[in-house]
Amino acid sequence: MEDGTAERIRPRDRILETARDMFHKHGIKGVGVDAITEAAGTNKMTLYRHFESKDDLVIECLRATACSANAMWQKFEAEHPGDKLAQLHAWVRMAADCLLTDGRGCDMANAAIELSETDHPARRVIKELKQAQRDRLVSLCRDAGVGQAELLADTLSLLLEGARVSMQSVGAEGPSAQFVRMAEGLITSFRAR
Amino acid sequence: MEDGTAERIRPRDRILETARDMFHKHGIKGVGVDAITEAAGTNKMTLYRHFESKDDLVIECLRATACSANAMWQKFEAEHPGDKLAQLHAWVRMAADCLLTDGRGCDMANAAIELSETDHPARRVIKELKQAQRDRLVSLCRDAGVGQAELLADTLSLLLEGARVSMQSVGAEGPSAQFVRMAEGLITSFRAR
DNA sequence: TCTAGAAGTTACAGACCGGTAACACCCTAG
DNA sequence: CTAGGGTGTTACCGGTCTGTAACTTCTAGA
Repeated sequence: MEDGTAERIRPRDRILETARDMFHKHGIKGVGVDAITEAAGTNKMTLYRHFESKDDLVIECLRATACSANAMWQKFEAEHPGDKLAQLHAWVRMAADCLLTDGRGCDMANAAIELSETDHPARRVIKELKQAQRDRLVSLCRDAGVGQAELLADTLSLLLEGARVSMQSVGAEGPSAQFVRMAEGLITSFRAR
Repeated sequence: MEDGTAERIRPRDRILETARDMFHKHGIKGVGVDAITEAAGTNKMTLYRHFESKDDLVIECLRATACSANAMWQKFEAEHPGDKLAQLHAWVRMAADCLLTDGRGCDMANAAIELSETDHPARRVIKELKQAQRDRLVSLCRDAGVGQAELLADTLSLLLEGARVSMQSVGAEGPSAQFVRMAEGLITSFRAR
C-alpha cells in the first residue's frame, strides 16, 4: 500500500525535529521531555527507546543543526561555483537573514551558555562543531584571496555571534542592526590591503 | 559595641552577593533558591522576606551587576581624566581582562538567552541596562573624536559580546583570542578616516 | 493469516523546584 | 528589664522533572 503521501514519518525523526524546534525556542532547560513527545504526537517511552537520555537527545539535536549548516555551505558553492568571494558575501547575506527572521540565536552558543557544567557531554560536541565551522570560514576567506584570512574569519565570527546575542538582549534595533554594514566594510578593508 | 570588623553583613546583602555569584557561574535555571540561601549561610524564609520571588531576586542581581559596571566607567574617568581616547583603550583592556579571567560571559546576555519567555519581567530590565551601556560607549567614542562613533561603538559591542559567547562554546583558543587586536585595529582605522 | 517488533498507554518512583505557615529564638533599642 | 522586629528552624504544599516497568495495541512482512 506504501501510502503515497510522506505523512508517515518515523517517531524518532518526529521527536528529533520537534525537540530541535522547542529547544531552539525555549532553551534546553526550558522544555521537558513530556512536552516534546506530546508536541511530536508520541509518548515518553518511545523517546527513551530511541535516545539514551535527554542529554543524548540534546546532542543529536546539535548534530542535526550542524548538518543543516553544512547544507547551507553546499548551497553557497552550488550558487556561486568556484567564486569564493561571492560565497563569502552570500554568507554575510545568509547571516543577516537569520538575524532578521529568527530572533533566537545560534543553538550551539545558546546551549553552551545554558549548560554551564564544564563536564556536560554536549560541550565536547559543541566545541567540535563550532571549531569545524570556524575552519570552514577561514578557508573560505583564504580562498577568496583575503590577506590575514584567519583574522577576518574570526572577526566575522565574533560579529555574528555578538549580533545574535545582542538581538536577544537589546533587541533588533540595537547594534545588531548594523551587522551587514560592519561585515561588508570589514571584507572590503581586508581585501584592500 | 558596634563590632569593629565588617563581619556582620546583612542577610539581604549576603543573599544578593551569593546569588549573583551562583547565577553567574551556573545560570539562573541552574541554581535553586535553597542552594543560594545555604551558600549564603541563611535560609529560604529570610530570602522571601527580602525578595518577592526568585524572578525579583534575579532582577536585583542584574541591577547590582549594572551598578558594578558603572563603577568601572567611573574608574576609567578617574584614571584618565578628560582623555576620552585613553578611556576607550582602557575599555578594550578591561574587556580583554574580563575575557581571560572570567570564562563565563555577560550576566545580562546570558540571562536574556536563558529566559526565553518574551514576557519575562527581567527582559525589560536587561534591555534597559544594555541600552544604557550602549549609549555610554557611543558617547565615549564620539567624545574621543571618532567619526561614525555609533558604528564603532556598535561594532566593538558586538565583538565583545561575540567574544564572550565564543569563549564559552569554542573555548579560549578560538576567535576570542584575537579580540584585542580586532578592537585596536578598528579604533585605529575609524580614527584614520 | 500469523507473527515479531515497533509504538502507545498507564502508572509510578524519586528527586527537585518555588513558595508558605507556624513557631522558637536572639539581639538591640527603649 | 522588656518589648518587638529580624532571623532561624522545621515541616509542608502542589507542581514538575527525568527516567522506568508492565502491559496493550498496532502494523508490516513472510
